[in-house]
Amino acid sequence: MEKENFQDFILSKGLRTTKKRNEIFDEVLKTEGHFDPDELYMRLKQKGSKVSRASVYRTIPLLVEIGLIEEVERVDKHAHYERVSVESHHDHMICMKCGRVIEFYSPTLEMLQDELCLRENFTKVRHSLEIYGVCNKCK
Amino acid sequence: MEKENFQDFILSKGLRTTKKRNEIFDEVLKTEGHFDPDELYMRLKQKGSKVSRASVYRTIPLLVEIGLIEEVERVDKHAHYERVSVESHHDHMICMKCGRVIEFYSPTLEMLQDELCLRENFTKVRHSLEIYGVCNKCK
DNA sequence: TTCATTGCAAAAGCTTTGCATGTGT
DNA sequence: ACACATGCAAAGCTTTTGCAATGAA
Repeated sequence: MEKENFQDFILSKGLRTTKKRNEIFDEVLKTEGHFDPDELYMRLKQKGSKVSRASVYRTIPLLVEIGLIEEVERVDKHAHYERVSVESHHDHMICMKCGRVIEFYSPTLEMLQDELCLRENFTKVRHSLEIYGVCNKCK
Repeated sequence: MEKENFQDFILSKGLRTTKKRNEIFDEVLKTEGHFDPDELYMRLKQKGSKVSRASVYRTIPLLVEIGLIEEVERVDKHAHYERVSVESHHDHMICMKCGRVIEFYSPTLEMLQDELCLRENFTKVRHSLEIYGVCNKCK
């Protein structure tokens, strides 16, 4: 995902490329792992950006629409997002004791899902698998 | 899950078996598929129960703790729960057009996950797999 | 100039909580 | 009687929105 793609997308929707939107886009692009809207807002604030929480909330749906990020399971009460990357799709093991998130990827798992969807005549777009349990460190 | 189990659990925690708690427990036991706290509250209201929303919200964590229900993916903004049943564990395909939820179960998928957890030395407790896409009717 | 965008603060929606009252044990 | 449970309304949190001001095209 390049910045150009984002700007083309914005323009093609009849929207406008603005400084604030770009700041948010750039920050998300730099983000590793999960984040929630408020974390994103705080990180921008800390870096001197003057965006408002409202703009962050208003920009997130655009980033989801263009496929840069997706909503992942909500660990506590609020939405969590994560950058989407075709090459690095993965699922999660979440430790119920320490909250650690282990990312993993299994081609077999992916293929199996495709098979199951075929059987139901369901066109798969994306999926989210979260395994809850206790990690090795907490045992 | 029997009512006795629930009452034993309540007593073993030093809590009290009350009419309201039983009403909520019974209603959840009768519920098929997903529900959210407010739906549960409304259903109880409709049946003439005088429980308050607060009691519903306060009882749900107990039902989760005893393993009667579990939180499943939030389709929109609020928490959704579903009855847990060892014999009928299943995952979900969610249609992004009509919202229909198709439940499915694959032993292969379960085994594969156990294998992956073993590899990470992760003790699996439960998991939740949601596949998003378009169902046969909406194509 | 025109219309999208922004920030602010208020509103909205779900969930939790303080407190006085009610109720199991 | 003593705690726990309950209902109510208020508070808490995250997210959305109305409106006037700002800014991109």
